[in-house]
Amino acid sequence: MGAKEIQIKLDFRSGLPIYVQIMDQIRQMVGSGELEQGDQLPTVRQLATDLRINWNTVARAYKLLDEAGLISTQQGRGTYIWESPPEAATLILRHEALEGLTRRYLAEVIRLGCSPEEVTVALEQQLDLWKAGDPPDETDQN
Amino acid sequence: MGAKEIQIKLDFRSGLPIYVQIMDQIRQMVGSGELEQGDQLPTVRQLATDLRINWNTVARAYKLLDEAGLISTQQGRGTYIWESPPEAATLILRHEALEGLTRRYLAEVIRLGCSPEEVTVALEQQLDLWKAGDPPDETDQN
DNA sequence: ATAACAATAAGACAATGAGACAATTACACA
DNA sequence: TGTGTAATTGTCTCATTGTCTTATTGTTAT
Repeated sequence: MGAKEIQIKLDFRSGLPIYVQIMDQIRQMVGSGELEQGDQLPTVRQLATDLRINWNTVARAYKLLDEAGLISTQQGRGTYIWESPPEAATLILRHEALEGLTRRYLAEVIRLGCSPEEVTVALEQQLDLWKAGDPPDETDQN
Repeated sequence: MGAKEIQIKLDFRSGLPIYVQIMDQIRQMVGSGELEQGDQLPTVRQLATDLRINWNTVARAYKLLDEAGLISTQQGRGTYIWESPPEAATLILRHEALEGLTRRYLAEVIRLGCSPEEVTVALEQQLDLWKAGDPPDETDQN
């Protein structure tokens, strides 16, 4: 019914487990406000067919997020974003989302064959631009 | 399931390592069009019993072909012929790709509302893991 | 001989898939 | 209003599949 349509992108070659990729991206959506408390997530079967994976893999991601307190999975009812206790929890959540993004970024970069030093240089370059007040390009070139 | 039945002939007296023979013949099948992108290869255990060898030897061949970009091995899912972008991957300079990934990473991070300092910390944390030899994997879901 | 190295094997392990199952909801019908 | 049946949804258990670490075997250089 009112399940929010969310967009999750999987990278089967990143080396990151699928369920971790799902967890990371849901955390990110909550952290950025794209998902709010009370929003219903797609059912495990729906999201699974969308992503062409087994729904048990989605179920695992949901279950772990549930145990982490981010969402509420209810057998027979569905899965919902859990009410977010203010401040402290959102800080933690944002931090987790940042970790997830970083993890994915590094996985992609490693696959590219870059060295840690190259990554450090590339990032500091653009970080400097950012600090100087020039926000990075927002265009998603996937 | 839909694993393509492929025919591989081993010559145990040729002096060529088994895993090299497997790699060569799969490469050849892809080159001749006998195997196309998306085709599922037999599992390491299936092909191994067919050839009467240890499945770790097949796994080795698959892993090397994966790193070479020819196939995609996915734990728990199987092994598939990977789309080979003959030009895209090689023409794009790694440096440009790195910059693009970094730009996208920072854009998403900004959407989360993180500060440059947070990003630096998060990245260096996982970079240290990387340098220490650990692949950037996650075991923190408590 | 023996040390060093590559190829292969063995086994534990993690990620994913498949199917039966239980809780909840929706709805027809009395 | 109540009830029974089917559909929906998450849970549980186990098999499948690739990964990793370590041991064994065979070859080669010293």
